[in-house]
Amino acid sequence: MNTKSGLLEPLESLSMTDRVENSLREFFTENAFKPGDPLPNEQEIAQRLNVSRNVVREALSRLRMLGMIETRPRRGMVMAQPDPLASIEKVLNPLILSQSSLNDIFELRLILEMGIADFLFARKTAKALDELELIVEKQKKLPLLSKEDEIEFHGKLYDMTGNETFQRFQSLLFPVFEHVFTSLSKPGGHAVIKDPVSHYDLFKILKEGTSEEFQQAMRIHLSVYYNTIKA
Amino acid sequence: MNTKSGLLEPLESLSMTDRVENSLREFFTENAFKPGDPLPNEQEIAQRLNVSRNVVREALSRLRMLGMIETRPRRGMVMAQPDPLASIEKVLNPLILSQSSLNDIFELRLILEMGIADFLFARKTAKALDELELIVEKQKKLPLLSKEDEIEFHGKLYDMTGNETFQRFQSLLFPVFEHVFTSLSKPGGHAVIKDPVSHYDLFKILKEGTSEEFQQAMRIHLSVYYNTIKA
DNA sequence: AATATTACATTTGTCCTACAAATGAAAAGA
DNA sequence: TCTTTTCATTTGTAGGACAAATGTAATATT
Repeated sequence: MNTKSGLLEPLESLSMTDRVENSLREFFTENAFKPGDPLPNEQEIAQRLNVSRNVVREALSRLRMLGMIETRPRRGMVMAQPDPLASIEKVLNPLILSQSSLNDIFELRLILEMGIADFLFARKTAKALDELELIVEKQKKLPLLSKEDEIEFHGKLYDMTGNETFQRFQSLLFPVFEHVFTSLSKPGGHAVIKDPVSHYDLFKILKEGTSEEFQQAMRIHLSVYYNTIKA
Repeated sequence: MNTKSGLLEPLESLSMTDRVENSLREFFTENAFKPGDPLPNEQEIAQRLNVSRNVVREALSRLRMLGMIETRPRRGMVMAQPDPLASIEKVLNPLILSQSSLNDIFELRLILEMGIADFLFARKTAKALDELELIVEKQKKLPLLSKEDEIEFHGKLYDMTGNETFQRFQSLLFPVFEHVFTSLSKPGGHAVIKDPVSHYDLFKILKEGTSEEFQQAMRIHLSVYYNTIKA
């Protein structure tokens, strides 16, 4: 009877593919593989790990998806440079993410929007400000801002930071917000939100104010949406 | 001769595995699959897509790694809830990330550290402040802060935000910084950095000051390290 | 008849073989 | 020496086989 054995742990329920994946990852770091370094071929890996080529290929397929390795048609495989955001992109399906994940992601966006203030003030140009002005002037005439309007304004802001990662991050995150809003604003039709801080206000502060003022204003601007979700 | 054809695009050089992966992802979203929903079995997928089971398994192996699907030993596969950060974790090998990725990640951390200010002031408790005080009091006596000390202080801050994603984010990002610092601080041995804003200062502001003051102070605190890297 | 046991069918995990396409290298020819 | 041809290597894809596991159906037992 094992019902009273001391240790009762789930232990190694990893599949062969999982273990090969780990072995390969370990192999890469142990041997300090750098981008461009050639990898042993599939058969050799299979033989050395004493598994079938199928299992090796399933593990390699994962690493290939992450961008860690590349295979040039018949020259074999080489180490590559993964794009950290590409991997997250594949998982950002609002329908299957947990509510807590969605909340965390929303908070992450709040932080980013406020955090880019310093970058905006450090890197803003007259030309970019003119382009932003066109956007807010157009939006001032609208009675209600659509999702596209929001994307246009906030996307332009990320654009002005000059940080490519931020831009991509926001384009990745937007579908998540879109889903959250549409799913939560359904019961009451379309709740018209009276914004205490409009896009035009933000623009004026960005043009003439300070980074601190901008952060404050952005916080208020976003808190409206934040409270909407929390309610 | 195709040398003068109008369009000259790389087109679809995707492997079957890539296309099956995309098809599956599309299939899931089109049919609004939610966690727990059962999936068709491998053979059926292979037949419907007219590919071999091997290819299907390679694609499924990727989705399984991302946590999108799970397979219970004999009952088949079901939709699961992926952890957005788990996928990025696998890729955070400082040796293979490009320099620009590392820079982007560092800027991202700067923004996060400054951005959590509001959350800290909104959610700080007397108990957490006491625990933080113990940390900074201990560190005040040290002539030089180790990586572990940095982790302890900043980790506690992320802890106090109550946002699990932030906590995990920082624990993921730390190895990257560790590598960057150790690789860059080697030539001159260990550069002693005189911090204009210490952990203790940050603690005092968090306890008695305002969110704005904290952000300012954190920016100065981190800029020291930032400049170290840039130099 | 109700329960316990057994047999079966289904599905994943793993292995094996085979072969086409591609491509660099080597061999053959001019 | 340079060009052309052949060959060997390696990945991509297909298909078959079988063990293990497990829910379900069938059978046996009390």
